Amino acid sequence: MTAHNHTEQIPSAEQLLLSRGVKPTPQRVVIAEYLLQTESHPTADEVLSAVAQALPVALSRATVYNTLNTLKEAGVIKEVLTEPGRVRYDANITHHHHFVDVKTGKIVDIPSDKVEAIGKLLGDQYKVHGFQVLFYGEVESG
Amino acid sequence: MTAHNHTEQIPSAEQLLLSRGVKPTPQRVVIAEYLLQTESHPTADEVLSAVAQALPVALSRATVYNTLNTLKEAGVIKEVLTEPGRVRYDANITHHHHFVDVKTGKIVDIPSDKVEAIGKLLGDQYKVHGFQVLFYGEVESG
DNA sequence: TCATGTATTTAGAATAAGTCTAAAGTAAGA
DNA sequence: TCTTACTTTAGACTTATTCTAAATACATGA
Repeated sequence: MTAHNHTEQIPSAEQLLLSRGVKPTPQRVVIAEYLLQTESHPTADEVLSAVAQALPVALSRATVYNTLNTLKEAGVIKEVLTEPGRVRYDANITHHHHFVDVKTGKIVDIPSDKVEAIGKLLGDQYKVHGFQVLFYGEVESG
Repeated sequence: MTAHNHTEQIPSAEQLLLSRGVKPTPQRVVIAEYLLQTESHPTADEVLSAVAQALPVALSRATVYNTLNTLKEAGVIKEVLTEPGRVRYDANITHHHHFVDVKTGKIVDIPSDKVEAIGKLLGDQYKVHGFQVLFYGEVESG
């Protein structure tokens, strides 16, 4: 599967993988391309069904999980935990937040600067039921 | 198992369940008591092993899950998602946030007012590697 | 007290997400 | 071409959770 640069603003998945030290195999490239182009925060299963038809050969479940873990470790994608029991993936690795629409289940990205003043309104477009800040870091013991 | 009010500041689990319309069976009371008294944000499995010895009879896994779901639906506890594949529970239902110590895996509560100015330091006690705001609500379609 | 109905608990089967394993495939270099 | 190292694969396995159907407990009315 050769690259056919259909859209200009999306960086080549191949380049991205190379720049992160990940060998751009066809499977990895197609999975990365899918994640870069979607805004749907898919699960591994959703990646599998979306990408399976784009590849000439069948794609195994194990490869999807292997690739997602490889891309995650290489910093190409991030995990998003919104619901119990499922992990979603996001190729937007800029510092941003997520807004879960409880009606539709859709997850949309919220740029970091939008929430600078937490507790204040996000804008008319969003009706916030609640939010949670999840910190990762270290506590000084003592 | 009769109540023996060993600590004053913790509200009686029995009262709490009754006030939320949950029938206070021995299993539910012991599970609620455990969650109210701990700060460890335990998983279902951790609840089971911690509580099993406190009950005169054996406690089944299904009852732990049933009870946790009942308590969650009644608003007595909340789910906390910090790692893929596991759900943790928190009986602190005030609006607060969580800080995951990546060294120890411990999750500590951060009161809401601490993070009013997101992006600024949480205080010397915490070394923040990153944080994520998780919103729940609705997007205006359009 | 006894029967009855309703809710709860239980053990274990079933499901779902993800990982592991061992074999087969692929590609590059000697 | 042969070797070596890595990747992909199918399917077995694990783990967390839910489901199911039977057993138990408990309250109420006769």
